[in-house]
Amino acid sequence: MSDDLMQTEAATDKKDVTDLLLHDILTGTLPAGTWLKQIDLERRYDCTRPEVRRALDRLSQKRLVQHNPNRGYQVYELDDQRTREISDIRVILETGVADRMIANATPNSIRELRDLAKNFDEMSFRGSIMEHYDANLAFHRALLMLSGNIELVGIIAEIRQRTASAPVSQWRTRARIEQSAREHHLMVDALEARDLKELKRLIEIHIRQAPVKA
Amino acid sequence: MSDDLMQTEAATDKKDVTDLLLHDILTGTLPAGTWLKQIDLERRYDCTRPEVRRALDRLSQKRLVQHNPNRGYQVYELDDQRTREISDIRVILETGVADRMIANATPNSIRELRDLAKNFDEMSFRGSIMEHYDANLAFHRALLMLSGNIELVGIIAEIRQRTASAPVSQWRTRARIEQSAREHHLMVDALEARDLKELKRLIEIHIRQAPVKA
DNA sequence: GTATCCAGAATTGGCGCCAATTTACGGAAT
DNA sequence: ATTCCGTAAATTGGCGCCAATTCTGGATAC
Repeated sequence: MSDDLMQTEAATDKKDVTDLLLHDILTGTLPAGTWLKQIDLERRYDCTRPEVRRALDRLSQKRLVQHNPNRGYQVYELDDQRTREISDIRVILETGVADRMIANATPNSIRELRDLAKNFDEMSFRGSIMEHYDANLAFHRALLMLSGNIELVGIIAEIRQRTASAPVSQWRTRARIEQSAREHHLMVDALEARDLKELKRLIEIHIRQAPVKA
Repeated sequence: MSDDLMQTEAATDKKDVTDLLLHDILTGTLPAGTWLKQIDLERRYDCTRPEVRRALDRLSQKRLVQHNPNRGYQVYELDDQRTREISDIRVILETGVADRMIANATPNSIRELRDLAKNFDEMSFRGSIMEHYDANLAFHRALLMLSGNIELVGIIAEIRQRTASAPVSQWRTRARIEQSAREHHLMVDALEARDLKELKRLIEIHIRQAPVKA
């Protein structure tokens, strides 16, 4: 039996508390600044005290929650400065491997990316916030996989989580979602056409969520 | 009383177990593959069981130790593939901000970097492995700080830890250390001369630990 | 002689208790 | 009326116990 299946199976029964808490932070159910009282989390996720504390410790290591000794944990709120910095890092990394993505792109992988982009489109109509998030993640994961650098995929996923809380709420606007969906398709187009410059441009625009020009 | 002073004060008395364990992994005192039995760590660092388990959990989150459920933790050993991937990421990131480093470099910061480079030189003669490591870290931290991206400094420090276990042992060769020391000075030279291309070239060479040409 | 199986020892990992610290509340003094 | 202080409630966080699982060693069967 594969690990993935095992996890999925366990997930239907009772998921890991860390993931549940992460989920609620990412979806904005627990907004930035919220105090995470251990007793509340214990009840909310129907788990024990040590489980709560482990989850809080892990997420504070990942800089998703802030730890105030003897006072408690609260959902980290990042300022514009940090948000911009993280976006810069993502732009450098993702445009930095754009050439490899083009080099490794096969007709098969391009078809797969189109499917994932379409899947994101559909989620725009009927799908929860988290399904959006997941569909978006799946697309970008597949795209980055083309770089051939597995570590990079993980690191960017990690980095993305640090800013996720803010953008996810921004996603609520339909216009922004549809814009993202269009950009996904444009990126696949550029990839297929092996247009490095255009691909880089699109990646940067997409990350910064800047309006597309031309 | 400042937090820094508090920490230093506490450190002389009894440092955080996570840092101690991290230290021993990074210096190679605990080689890759070593089984980290909780009872041993408990005695080694003169601490309690929960402290050990917290440290192991944190370091397994950082991918420095591998967790085998119900069997134990062992020091992660990474294959050449992953090592190369991580180096690639560092090259992309650090060369990607080279232009900003040049743009933000002031006579003051260049002088500071020279001091740090010289400090590393001295550590080559008389200094423990960890002092080398710290001096190297200090130099690179200061260099990266010039990018103006605080997040980047943190992320690269994090990424570097993932490969640290292997290179640190490689450092034992004096030739390699002296080579690194020379490269540090060359990087400062390139920075001062505002030679972007040369700076990028040096950064890549330094990260990949490839022999310097010309 | 070798393989298998079972029992004892050792190790991991979940859980709850209690002390230390902080916060909230109410009363008294100015 | 407001501020200060002391006490009580609430919250965090350290620590040890014990069950579940795995590993080890020896005895038995083939």
